[in-house]
This record gives sequence, C-alpha cells and structure tokens, in this order.
Amino acid sequence: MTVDTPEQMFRKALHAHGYRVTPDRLRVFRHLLARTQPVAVAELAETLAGEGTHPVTVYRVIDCLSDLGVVHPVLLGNSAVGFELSAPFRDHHHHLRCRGCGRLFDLAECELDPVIRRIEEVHHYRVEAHELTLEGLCDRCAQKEAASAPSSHHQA
Amino acid sequence: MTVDTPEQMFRKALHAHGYRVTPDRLRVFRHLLARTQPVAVAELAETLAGEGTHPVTVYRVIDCLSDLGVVHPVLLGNSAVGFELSAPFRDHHHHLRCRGCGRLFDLAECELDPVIRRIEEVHHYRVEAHELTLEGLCDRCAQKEAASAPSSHHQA
DNA sequence: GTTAGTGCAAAATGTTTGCATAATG
DNA sequence: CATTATGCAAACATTTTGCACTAAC
Repeated sequence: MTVDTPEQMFRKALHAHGYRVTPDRLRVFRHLLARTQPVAVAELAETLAGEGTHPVTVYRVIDCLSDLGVVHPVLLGNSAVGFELSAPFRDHHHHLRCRGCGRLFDLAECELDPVIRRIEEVHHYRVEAHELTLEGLCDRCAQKEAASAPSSHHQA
Repeated sequence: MTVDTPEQMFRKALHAHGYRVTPDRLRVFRHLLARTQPVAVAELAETLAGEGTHPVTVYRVIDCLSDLGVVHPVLLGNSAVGFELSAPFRDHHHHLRCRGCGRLFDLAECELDPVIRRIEEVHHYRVEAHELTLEGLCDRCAQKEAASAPSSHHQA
C-alpha cells in the first residue's frame, strides 16, 4: 500500500465523521496546506473571498476542521487567534513569538515527551496533544538588543 | 526590607511605566488576583460592570496590563482567549484542557527549563517566557473513557 | 431523493475610537 | 495645573443565525 497524500487523508477524515467533501472545504484545506503561518479566520475569509468562497462558509469550514482535529488554534501576537493544520497534515512543531519584530517562528524540534509523560503519571491525565509557545527574541533581534544594551537578564 | 504585597508590586509596575494608579485598574487587578481561571475580556467586562467599572474601561485596562506584562493571554476551550496574571503575581504554571469535561486545569510543575535552554542555544533565541498547553483528558474523564472503551491509544 | 452545505441578508456580539469630563500625580 | 483616565455614544469589526437554494452521496 502507498501512503495517502494529505488531501486523500483529509477526504477520509471528512468521510469518517460523516462530513461531505465539498469544493469549499478542499479550498480551505489546500490554502492552509500551502501556508507556513497560522491564519486568523477573518483574514482567511477575506483571502478566500477572492477565490469564490463566501466568508460565512469559511467560518463554518473552520468549525468543521476544528471538529475533525485537522486544525488547531494558536495564539497570534496581538492576543488574536489563528489556525494551522495539526499533525499529521503538518509536522508537529512549536512556536517562538519575537517581542522585537513580532514574527512567529516555527520550532521543529520537540523534546517534551519525557516531561509530558511525567505529568501524565503524576496527575493521571491522558495527554493527547500539546502546544508550546515561547516568547522572547529571535536571533536577529537578540543581537540588536545585545548591541544597544550592555548587559542583559535572562528569564524563561 | 519586607516583601511587597501583590498590590504594592502592581502599583510600582504602573508607576514604572508612567501609568497612573486608578480605582478601575486596581479593581481589575484584584479581580484577576482572586480568580483561579483565566477570563475572557468580555466576561470580565460584564462582571465588573456590576461593580461600577465601565466595559470600555475594562478593555483599556487589559491593554494596559498586557503592556506591563502583568497579564498574558491564554487559549480557552472554544478557541477564545482569556487573560490571567503572569509571574510574579501568579505562580508560573501551565494548563491542561480536558476534552471530556472542557475544564482547564493548572499544572503547577514546570520542568521545561532544560528544554528551553537547548532551544535557545540551537537557534540563538532569547526566551523570556513560555506557555505550554496540554490537551487530553483529566483523571476523572480518563477513567470514564477507560471504563467504556476496552483498549486505548496514546499520543502526545 | 435525502440530507448536508452554501449564499445571502440581517442580527447579535465583541472591540475600538473621538471627544468632553473627571481624576491622578 | 498638566496630563492621563474614564464615560458615553457611536463606529467598526467579527461572528452567528434563519432560511431558501444547491450540491453531495
């Protein structure tokens, strides 16, 4: 057997939950697949309006994808929320939000499994997903700040 | 010297940033201090309206507190955002959101420092704060689900 | 053919802004 | 007393809803 493409997996996920495969849902999915950054729904609605998807439909499709677990919410800079694809549609990753330039960086590595397994044991929780967001300075902004300020303090 | 009370620290933080100490700001701060869970601004506005703080003022006060770093945003269940006090007004902690009952649990322990230090080294980032949210089942809901479903799969 | 999804218009909700008044430092 | 914060009203943006129509299965 060959591996399913993301879109095939998406179609199966829709079927599995009794949702129908529609052009609008595919369009939203493909758009998210092509994006590297999380999108606010309002922005997504505005963008896709140009491609023929009604804004109201975008809201409904995002609800659908949330229900499927195909997307998950992420805190954007201004305490707004955006959405991005979840695993396995998108590699599991975390974020660093830079206080300097405001950009959101992806962190590919994730070494939280031992930490999470410990939490599960201590609390008898079952952890199915997790999200880590770091706030601080990206490499470039950290350099700038180091150049202007002589000494700096650390706190994580 | 004695240790400042949270409110004294808050007053100093206001001063330090050129903000004035006002009854409304104190009221919002005290309310947050008394709460155990993050609040959506709209809910906070509604609640404090009963205590004489105008809703519009609540929005402005939250902006102020965000600017000070006294509060930070947290993703609530329905992909809405809430705010809660940051350290040192509130002990550093993380959250587990339960898929079963929808409640948000605090996780007192945090063993992320080594993980974060590694990320800082690899990327040359400077990490100043971090937030971890787990999604899964609380102990009670995990038991219920274990009772109804024979075998279960794990994924973090 | 049955049921679910979409478009539209409109309502409900949430948030921001401009300006006059009140209060802080 | 100079400046910032608040209240109010209104603008603005965002999200939800009801219903007729269309499309998926």
